[in-house]
Amino acid sequence: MARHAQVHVSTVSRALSEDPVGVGTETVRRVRELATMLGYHRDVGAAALRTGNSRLIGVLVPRLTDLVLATIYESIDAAAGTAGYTTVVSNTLDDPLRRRARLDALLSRRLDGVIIGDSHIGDTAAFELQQRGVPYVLVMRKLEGHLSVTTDDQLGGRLAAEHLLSLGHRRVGVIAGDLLASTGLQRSQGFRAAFDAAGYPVEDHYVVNSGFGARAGRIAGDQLMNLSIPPSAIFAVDDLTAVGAMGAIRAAGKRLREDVAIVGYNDVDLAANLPVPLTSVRSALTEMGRLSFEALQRRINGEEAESVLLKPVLIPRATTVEGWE
Amino acid sequence: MARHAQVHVSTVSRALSEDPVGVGTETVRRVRELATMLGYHRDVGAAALRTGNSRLIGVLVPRLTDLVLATIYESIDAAAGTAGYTTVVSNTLDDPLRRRARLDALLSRRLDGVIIGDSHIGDTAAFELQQRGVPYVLVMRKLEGHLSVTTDDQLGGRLAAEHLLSLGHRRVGVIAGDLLASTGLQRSQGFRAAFDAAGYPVEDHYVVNSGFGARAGRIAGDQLMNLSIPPSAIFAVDDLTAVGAMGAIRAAGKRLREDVAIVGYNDVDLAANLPVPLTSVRSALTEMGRLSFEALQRRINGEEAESVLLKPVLIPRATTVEGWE
DNA sequence: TCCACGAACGCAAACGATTGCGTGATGTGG
DNA sequence: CCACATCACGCAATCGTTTGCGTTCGTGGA
Repeated sequence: MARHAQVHVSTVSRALSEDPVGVGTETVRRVRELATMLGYHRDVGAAALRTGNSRLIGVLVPRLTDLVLATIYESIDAAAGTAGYTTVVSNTLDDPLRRRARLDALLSRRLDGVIIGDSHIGDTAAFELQQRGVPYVLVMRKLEGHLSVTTDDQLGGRLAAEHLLSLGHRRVGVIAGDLLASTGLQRSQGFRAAFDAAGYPVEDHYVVNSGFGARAGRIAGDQLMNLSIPPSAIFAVDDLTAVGAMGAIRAAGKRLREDVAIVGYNDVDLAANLPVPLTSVRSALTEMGRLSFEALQRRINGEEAESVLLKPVLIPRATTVEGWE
Repeated sequence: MARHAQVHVSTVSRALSEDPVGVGTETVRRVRELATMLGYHRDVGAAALRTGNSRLIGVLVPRLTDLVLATIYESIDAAAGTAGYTTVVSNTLDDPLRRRARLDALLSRRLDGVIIGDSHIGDTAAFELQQRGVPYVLVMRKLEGHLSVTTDDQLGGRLAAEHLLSLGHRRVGVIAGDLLASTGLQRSQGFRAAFDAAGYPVEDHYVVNSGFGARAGRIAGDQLMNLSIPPSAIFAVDDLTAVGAMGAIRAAGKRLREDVAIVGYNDVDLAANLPVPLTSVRSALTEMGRLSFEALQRRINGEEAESVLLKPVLIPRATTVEGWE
């Protein structure tokens, strides 16, 4: 490349940099033209070696086939892309061993920062990054003492509870997801606290812990429907889980809403387009992704960043409200 | 690191390589122990600079929030991970400009190969990689003259058609997805060909082209339901699109299966766990992902690789078959 | 006793970029 | 006409590895 342009490689480097200082305008033009002609790209990896920053950030998620995390990752990637960063994503399957292995693999690429979307209670990934001095941000799930961008899951649970209470439901079930994820825990805590406060505490056997996803929801829903007195409404801490539970309600011969109402969480695109549109608590997923990247970027640049707690909103639809269209 | 171990850096390099030749067994042990103690990782990027292969592969997908592509990507990443490769994924949103930009960004990381999951008719990405000498494989969507791992979409369409024909359906609708994607095109072609052969050709206005996803399915479904004589069955080339169409059927006051049957495609996890389980044509998504990586790996190693065409299977469920459980 | 041989390890170049510093050319003011 | 500032560019070190080759040393056989 330097040979073709008849100049020194340092000149090429300067000419191709976004602020070409110390190179004649004519030379800059000539070099850049030649670069596009030859289809030449600067090797980001080699530059990373020299400058010390790879412009690469890692993202840890439980799994990408979970629509919620995929949505967040998409917005992280979009924000990162426009800022000139490349993202590398890793499925950890919420498995500590896998997480360690994947994090090691990532770290050996010298990334500039990490966004953790699969934080678990008792998980050490965040501490390890802190200790190694790698900038990081938690997203979706929070952990005490670490920078995070999340929605207020307690409030979200309370919104769902108040909605069901206002519709007259007194005996309700909760599908709480994974207890080790702060999301499931806090959503169900917020929900139960509101029912407690209203004087209708949710009994423990009306709360079932499952994983996330449709299949888990179906199983948990079956369990609730098989209680001697089934609940008149169900709060599922995840939309896909709610869809599975809808199947359980139907399989039990009950009618949706009329016999058993149901509220989901996250308001994924699918919720509004279901045959029976699903009432859901909307958490600003794409906004969370964007904000988490911005927070990480500030950390990378050595600036201060504060945790963000977004406000969820309940979107009522046909699974709880009559005549909704 | 070399200083700590009191040996030369070349010795460290050799000791840490998976086949340590030319280094004493005792030295190897000592160096490796020290490495774990110090939390030292070899810099993959620097090694890439020296050896010329980055152990990095790129994956192009339309979008990760599409469950189908997320599933494929997950299995690609799993296969790549065990082979010591890291994957970088890019959402192209089926937009040519974005695709170009993302591909350029990827290429400047000097990746060892690319898996293209968003190939479009008339798309130049594959040709460009071919010309630049970057190993690549198409997955999910095929393109004439390029190495690909796909399922037989024509056959899949035919399976859906034969299923509906055997149930007595004669006037059917098709939701064909994106016409520029080979999947949507070939599935609907296979479907229509089978109805043609049976003597019940599908009229053009019973075929609607939409995008993919639930929202697009809802809109397309509404369109079919508003025909003067609505179809007695619908074939949607994608499960999520089918879910949207189920909403349209319900909104039109019709009953699922009894008034309008529906068949989806891909058999994603959700299909079996829907309130009304969805009949779907199963394409081996995870297998496709794995095989595409293996094909790419062969190409990277300079071996020969042949295109793979997997066989789909129809899974009958409640949206077409009475009394299914 | 001497030489050949192999094992273990050090030396240095190379990968492709970035960047502080030095140098030559050009222009300008006194 | 000279001194000096300015601009454009080359030089060389550097990042962390890998790898061919050379060197040292110990051992065994003739």
